[in-house]
Amino acid sequence: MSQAAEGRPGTKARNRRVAGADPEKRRQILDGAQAIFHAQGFDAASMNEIAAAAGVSKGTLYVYFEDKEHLFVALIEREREKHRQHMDDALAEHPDLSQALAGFGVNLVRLLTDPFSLSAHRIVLGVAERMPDLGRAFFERGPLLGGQRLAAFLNDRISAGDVAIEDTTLAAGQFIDLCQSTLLRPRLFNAERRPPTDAEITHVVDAAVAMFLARYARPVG
Amino acid sequence: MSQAAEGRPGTKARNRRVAGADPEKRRQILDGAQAIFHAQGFDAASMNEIAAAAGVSKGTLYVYFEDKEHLFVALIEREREKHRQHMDDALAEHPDLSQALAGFGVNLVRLLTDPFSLSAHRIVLGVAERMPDLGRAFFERGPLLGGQRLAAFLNDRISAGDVAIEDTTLAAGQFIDLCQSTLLRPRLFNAERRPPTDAEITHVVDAAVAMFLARYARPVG
Amino acid sequence: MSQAAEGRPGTKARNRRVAGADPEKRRQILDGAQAIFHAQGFDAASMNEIAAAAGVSKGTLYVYFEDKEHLFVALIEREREKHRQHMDDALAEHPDLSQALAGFGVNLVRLLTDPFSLSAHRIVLGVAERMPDLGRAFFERGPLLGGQRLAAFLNDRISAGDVAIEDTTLAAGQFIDLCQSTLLRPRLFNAERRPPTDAEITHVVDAAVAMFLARYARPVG
Amino acid sequence: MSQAAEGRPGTKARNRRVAGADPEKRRQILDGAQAIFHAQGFDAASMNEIAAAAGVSKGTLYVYFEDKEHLFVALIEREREKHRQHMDDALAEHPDLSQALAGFGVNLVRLLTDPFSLSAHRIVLGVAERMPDLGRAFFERGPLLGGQRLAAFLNDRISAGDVAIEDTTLAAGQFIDLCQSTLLRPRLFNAERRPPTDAEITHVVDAAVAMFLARYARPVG
DNA sequence: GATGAATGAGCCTTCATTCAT
DNA sequence: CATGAATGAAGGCTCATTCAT
Repeated sequence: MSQAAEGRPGTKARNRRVAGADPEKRRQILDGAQAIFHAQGFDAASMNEIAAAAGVSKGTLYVYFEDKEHLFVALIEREREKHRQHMDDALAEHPDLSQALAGFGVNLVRLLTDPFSLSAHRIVLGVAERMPDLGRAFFERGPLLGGQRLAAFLNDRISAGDVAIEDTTLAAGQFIDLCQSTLLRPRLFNAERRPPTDAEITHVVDAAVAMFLARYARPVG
Repeated sequence: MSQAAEGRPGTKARNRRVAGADPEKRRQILDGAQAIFHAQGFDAASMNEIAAAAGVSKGTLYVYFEDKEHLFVALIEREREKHRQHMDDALAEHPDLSQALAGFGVNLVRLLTDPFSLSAHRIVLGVAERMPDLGRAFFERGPLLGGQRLAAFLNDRISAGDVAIEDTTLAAGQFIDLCQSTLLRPRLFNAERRPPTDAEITHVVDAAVAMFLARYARPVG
Repeated sequence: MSQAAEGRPGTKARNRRVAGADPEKRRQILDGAQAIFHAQGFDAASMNEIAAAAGVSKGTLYVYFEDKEHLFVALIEREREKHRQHMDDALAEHPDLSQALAGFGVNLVRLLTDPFSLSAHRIVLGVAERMPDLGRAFFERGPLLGGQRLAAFLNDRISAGDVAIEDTTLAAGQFIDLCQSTLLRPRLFNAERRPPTDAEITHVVDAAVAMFLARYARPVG
Repeated sequence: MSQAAEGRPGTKARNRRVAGADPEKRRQILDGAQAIFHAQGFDAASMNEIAAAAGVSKGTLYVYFEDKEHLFVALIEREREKHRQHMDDALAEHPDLSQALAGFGVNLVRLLTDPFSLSAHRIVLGVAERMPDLGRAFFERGPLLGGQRLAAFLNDRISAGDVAIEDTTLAAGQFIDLCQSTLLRPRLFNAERRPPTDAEITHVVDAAVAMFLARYARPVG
């Protein structure tokens, strides 16, 4: 019987029971945690609220996650995962350098100014003093990784003769920061709640590309 | 009324006192609050610890500050005040454009990567969701103001014919972000605890100036 | 009723089963419960741990035992049963009075200072306030019964003219307590973890016999 | 004003305030703790109930005692203190050996069969597995100490030529245990709730003295 | 019958805030 | 005004017990 069920597509996938292994319920809990953590921050969020938001009992939270901190870390990991998938291949699309950079920049800004992303940043930064490992992990697998990818892309373009850059790590960081200028900071501080319009994003990213190329583009001819 | 009281004989000598008006004790409390808030973050800091660190009683805290949040806001304001004084005149010192920018940049990076500053940033960002007013105030009187000053400086230089810039607000933001590239973010996330060396700062700021001028410097002609 | 069910065809083969009737599994559960209760005490022992130690699921525990308390009582009963079997015939072995008493005493002390026995005592005493029935049952079927047997034995010896005792119940109690002097109490309080050596036991029991006979032995002649 | 109050006898003694130092409130809390711990045992007693029984808030409990365990230990210490005072000088009163022993025995039995004492014994034994230090402390400062005092007394009487004893430690233990025979155990197990009558106590203690002297008294001659 | 995920009451403890002294 | 003992709501977490599978 269970053999038949196993193979059937569309069947609810909870054949084998393992402690805290129902992925559906796990997702449900993370959804509730997301709602509460993002609205309240780490400390102000209570496990009670999270359980209510997730539609499970408090005890169930502890079946799926060791404690509040582990739940929070799992949530952050899930959100980063989404981001990574979103950013992949942003650079490879356009053969033209300025278009590739612009595409990358627009993608990046959209990502970073997304309310969830902003909120996650705020929370991680808020606990970074007490939970340095989380801060480091978030940084290394997020911003640092993004910078490394862009740096690798720039190295390719150096080889291709498109640009002349000595410190590609710095150059990548520069471009990334330029793309966010005037857009990210006010939102991170919650001084501006409205996401940037496409026009605003384009304006800033175009300016970033222009500046970047003014400095690093190899003179043609 | 308080004037009348003043003259009355037999009154205790310290009659003109207003609630929480002893500036020395106020400073003392803020010093204690700084130590605890920076070490623990907003939520994890307890009023008990702060009172102990300040060497006053818990009750006294509430004479000088309405509640924990107001105490925290007052602390942040005091720290911002220090920063402002530090940044003033950084731009006016050098008549030479690139030197003025470099001086501003170095000052800025030193300021932002100072452990206290990093810690204040983290805490404010951590509570920005729940305390948007604090986030906004911190942004407006800090980063935004800094940008506006640099923008004003750039406008002067436009008039002087040194640079050609259309959007000075954006340009100021760009320069500020370029100065921090690769230096601020790892420290904000606590992935790097060591403050940047002078050489590192110079390297990044020089690159920022170079890029900025490559884009905006008016060709001497 | 269960007879009718028995004959019905198509019924699952294991129909005569009554709730919690598999004696093997029952033993298995009690073994696990023994390990956990003795190591942790009644309150600190968790049904989870017991289920794990027994190698059954938590639900199964409740098939065999109504609740935690009933499980504990069943465990205590089982352990008492072992003791009873051990003590039986200890008195009948030796025709000589002092040898019979000494044999009984040594047996008794060995039994009472056994780690399991000590632990069971502690737990039962610890819950005796809340569970008076358990305390009473443990006492009546344990220490009281032992005393009664010894008293009966003494009555026989009175008839035989070996001893002269007015209050045999008291005399039996006295002998039992003398045998434990300085040996049981420190172990019950966990102030001494090492079981008494044979020499220690013999020393105390011999002293008990000597004292007992000094008081009650009929002068020969 | 406070000067006057200070000197006056009968004034409530709370002049200086120290954290958790109001002895009146401390006593009040211990009284509440006694009521609840003795009725429920250590684990089943809740800090909530204790606070209610003591007529203070839950928080106040933690001003006076670090945690549940420390509160419990303090309670046990207080009760032991009462006992010690009660037992002191019990031996010194009578110059006659058998009267001294009988007085000691009666005192001892009254003490040990007091409901509070029984309850304290039960609780300490109940947690002795998990809190061996408490068990050891209770034993050493209680039963062990009592035995040592009696042993010292017996040594005096050996010197005086009243008794001939080789192992006074054992002899002291024997006498103590004889005094409790048939009286303590049923009450410890809660199988008998009625305290022993004076007649019962005298009966058992007299029998203990008789047995003790039959064994150890030096033949007059 | 056996399983173990789910429940939710309840536990110990903390802490911002108040208020009698 | 300064003090710090007292408050009590709320927090994170555990665990005996139930019940759908």
